Amino acid sequence: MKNYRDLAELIFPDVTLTIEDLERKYPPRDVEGEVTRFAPSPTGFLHTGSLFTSLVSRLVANSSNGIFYLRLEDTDTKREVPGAKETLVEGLKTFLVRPDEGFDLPKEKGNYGPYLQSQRKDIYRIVLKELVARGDVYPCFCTAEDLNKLREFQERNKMVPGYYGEFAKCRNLSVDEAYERISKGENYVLRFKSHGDHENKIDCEDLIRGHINIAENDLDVVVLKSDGLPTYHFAHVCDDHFMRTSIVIRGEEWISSLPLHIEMFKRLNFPLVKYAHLPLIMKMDEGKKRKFSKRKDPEANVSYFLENGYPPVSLIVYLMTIVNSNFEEWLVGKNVLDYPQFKFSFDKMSLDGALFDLKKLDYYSKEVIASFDLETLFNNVKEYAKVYEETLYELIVRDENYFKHILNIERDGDHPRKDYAKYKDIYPSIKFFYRDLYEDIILNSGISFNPKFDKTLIKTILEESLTLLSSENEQVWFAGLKEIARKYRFASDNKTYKANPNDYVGQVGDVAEMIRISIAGSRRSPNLFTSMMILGEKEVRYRIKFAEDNLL
RNA sequence: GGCCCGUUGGAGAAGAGGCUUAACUCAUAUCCCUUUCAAGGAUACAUUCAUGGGUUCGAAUCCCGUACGGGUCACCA
Repeated sequence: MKNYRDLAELIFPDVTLTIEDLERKYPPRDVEGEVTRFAPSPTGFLHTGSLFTSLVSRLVANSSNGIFYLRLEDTDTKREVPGAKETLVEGLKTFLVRPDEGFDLPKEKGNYGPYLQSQRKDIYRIVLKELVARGDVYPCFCTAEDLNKLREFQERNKMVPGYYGEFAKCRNLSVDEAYERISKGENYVLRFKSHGDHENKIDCEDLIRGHINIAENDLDVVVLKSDGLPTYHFAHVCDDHFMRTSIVIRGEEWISSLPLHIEMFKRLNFPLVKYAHLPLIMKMDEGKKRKFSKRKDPEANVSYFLENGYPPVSLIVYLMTIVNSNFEEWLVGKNVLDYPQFKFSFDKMSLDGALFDLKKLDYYSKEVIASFDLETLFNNVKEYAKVYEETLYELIVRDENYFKHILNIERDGDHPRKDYAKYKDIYPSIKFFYRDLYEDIILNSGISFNPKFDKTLIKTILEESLTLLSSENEQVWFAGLKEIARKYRFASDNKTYKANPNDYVGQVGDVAEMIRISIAGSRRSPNLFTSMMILGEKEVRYRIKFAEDNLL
């Protein structure tokens, strides 16, 4: 007659340490604040929703003077994507959600590691050995086919599907039989023997939702897969206990497995962690709300924002507006870049998933970009262009100083220009500053002068405006332009023109437009005078001539 | 389908029984400013809080039912 102890020895012959040893090795932390963590699985890019979760975790640690760490849950070898670990680590860094400890490259840091689950096998095995010896975990020999049959049967008979109670065949196997089958080399997994009753409701506490009433867990879930790696549920309990997490912050989709986790904590005699289940970020799709999808929504991948040239801070600031409902009110009158000073609180968090609002992101991103000083902006744009927009990068490196001047148009003063929500917006609006591109615009964009005005008149005015080029400032220049306007019977402002349109051929705006079209090849442009100053007198003369030759 | 969570304007939301003629932010619209554009300023935009019923002198706020939306039911996390 074999007993549980024998079974544990058979399964884990090499394991000599005990849970007590682990408790000693990973003692409770000496921190005053909360210990939070971000625990993604390396199955691809950094998801916008995950960034949201990690942001909250970071905020909670910050506001309590605690610790935020990164743990990688790489127990699903089938779904693991090469390079995903790096992407995740990099992603967190570029989006300014820096972990204090945990998985990192080239080397992890912290005393509660390893921070890669696949390297924590020994820990799981120690805990499991003890659980097997106690009879709390048992080997299950059911095949995928057995399980499918079971499920079909349960569905056919309208029963709750799953491996539980009378359906948990292997839970009642005698130790001798289990011992023998394992000895023979049969495949098996380890299941947790639940003591729960589905009819019983338990009260779960959630930091955001308060009390949640759910049925007790009665499923004998798999804790160790046949490949020797733990499932999420078991790894979560072990890791968050021995890594001494104080608040588990994760997506709402985990609420339904809360009773399971609570049962495991209890049976292991680990003090229960606090939980905060975050609402999911949603997306409107054909009139319906749905969870952000990797496949359908490009913006579900944070790289979307990088590729389009949103400064990472912009996304963070936008996510902050979802994080706490009072954030925006708090921000009024402050600079967006002061966002880290905001005090996070769980009870200011909404309970249902927010729709991702690109327009609002754009709004905040304009604010962010306008708040950067020129040097920062320039470096960011250059870095962005280098990776994502070759054509722009080429322009920048032609003459960095020249590009800086362009970038800096109307950024000073009380009302800085806010025309860029993302760096991708820059190229189309500034390319005319470059001669080759300018010529291409004039020749091929289909731009033309207002046909309302006589060609010789346009030419005369253009020529005459050249005399203004030496104006010392915009006021002088514009006064001069008004002079010219008046001379050719244009009203000096729109109001006078509108009052008596028949007395004039047009108004100054029309005159300015002639120049604007000539030098920018467009009816819209940044400040005309500044643009001309940047281009330089020689270039302006060249362009006026070029426009005359090609557009008149 | 079972179970859980949720439901205040186009969007994020404030609101915890009378202070709400429902705050604030984005979007949208109109106007003002203006040499174009961007920005800025002003105004408008929920007679009503998914819905039906209760409790109460009084409810967006408390209770119950219904509808709708989301999540979850794996050897995936």
